[in-house]
Amino acid sequence: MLTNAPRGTKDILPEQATNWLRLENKIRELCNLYGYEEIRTPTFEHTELFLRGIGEGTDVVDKEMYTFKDRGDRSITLRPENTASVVRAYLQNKLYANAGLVKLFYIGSMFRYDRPQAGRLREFHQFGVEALGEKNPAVDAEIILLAWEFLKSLGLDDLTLKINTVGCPACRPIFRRKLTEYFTENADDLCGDCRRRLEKNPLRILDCKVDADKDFMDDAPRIETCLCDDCREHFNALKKFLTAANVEFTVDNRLVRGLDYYTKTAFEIQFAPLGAQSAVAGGGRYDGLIREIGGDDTPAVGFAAGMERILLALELQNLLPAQDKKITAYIVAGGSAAETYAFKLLTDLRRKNISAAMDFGKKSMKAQMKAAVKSGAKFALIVGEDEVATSTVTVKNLETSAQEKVSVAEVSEKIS
RNA sequence: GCGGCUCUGGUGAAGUGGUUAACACGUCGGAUUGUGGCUCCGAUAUGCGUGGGUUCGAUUCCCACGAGUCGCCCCA
Repeated sequence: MLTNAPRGTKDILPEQATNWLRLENKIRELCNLYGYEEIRTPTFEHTELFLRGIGEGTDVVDKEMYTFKDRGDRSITLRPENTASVVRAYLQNKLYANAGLVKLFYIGSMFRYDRPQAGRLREFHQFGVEALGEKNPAVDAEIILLAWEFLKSLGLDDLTLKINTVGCPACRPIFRRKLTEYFTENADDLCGDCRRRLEKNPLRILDCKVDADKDFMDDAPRIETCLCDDCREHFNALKKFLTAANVEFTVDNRLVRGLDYYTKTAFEIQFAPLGAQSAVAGGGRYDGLIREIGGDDTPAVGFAAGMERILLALELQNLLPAQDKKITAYIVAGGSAAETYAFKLLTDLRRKNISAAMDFGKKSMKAQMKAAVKSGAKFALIVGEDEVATSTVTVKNLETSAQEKVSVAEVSEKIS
């Protein structure tokens, strides 16, 4: 217990950490390329923000939030996602004041109390992108492109991009009503979950795997028939942009996002080999959220991508490079008489920006030589009584086995 | 939150109701004189996820809990 991390959390060990760093660097590089700037928001927020932002009735809010009272009796929640926080920060810091379109990205850990399985953790990491202040569908396309090109650039294949439109406050209610009517007629044939969804979220029924093959599904109302002109045009324009950018996508009118704030565009990128948790990135437009949180009516689009899942996918495809932790020099000290001498050498090398290491365990020289090899060092710098007496160092090239004795002053040149 | 499966050392694992829990890798040490990669020798779980129970006796049987994993749900 004491030596176990809490359920659904993971240590990122040095070996993995370099992969994370590489991934994070690529994210920053790419976001830069697209003109997005990094924002870092608090790990926790007032619970109210998520209640309003994500919406009560959603799974995330109803059963997955880490919520607690702080010592001042405030209700605090560990962020289950970052969009609401970004919007909050946008409003609080009046980021809308300077530019029409505010383009932000973030990297950070999120928390959801869910049952862990491969690709699903209670603390997990997302990076995401948000573009606030523009309703042009070109921005939707830019966001989707960013996500798509990013995953592609990592070397991932077998990716599928699904897009859909979920309407807006003007037309979604109509669609919703039609769905409710239609499925109520077929309620007897629905699975238990869907009968419950009938009231809460009839859109989700479309996405049900249990009922997917039932006959009445084919004739279920379709969102296309209900869209208002604005939404229809928006969706058509988006498709046009994506086609122009030469991105393959499929329209999946069963794609529904789980969070309340989405309007119009919804999309998801899947990497099938991951199994059950195959969604690697997902997002869409949320034109109503900013107003919901207390700002002016402001259109916005964004997405979030799961970093563990990306790393998992990369691992599955053997796209994670082997570790190379090479250092230049490993100092081998013969006897305690040489230790101080060796330590000084170690420090001097580092001050000259040469990576160096030595064994502090006072082992035999043989053992130290083994350690030198294991460290991946190119040179072993051997110092014993002779070297101390003559102010020299024996430099041994571990690849060629050639060795020579040089004065301390020359060591750094010899090995750089 | 629901269901299935799993849980032996640093790792991969074998194994049994009852004397020292295989084997391999790894790690550490050694093979005379200050030096590696090969070879050889030796060491390395008083312990079999945790806690109960059954039993003369359990790592092996039962139960609970925990963690992992797969699927559902949901999502990144």
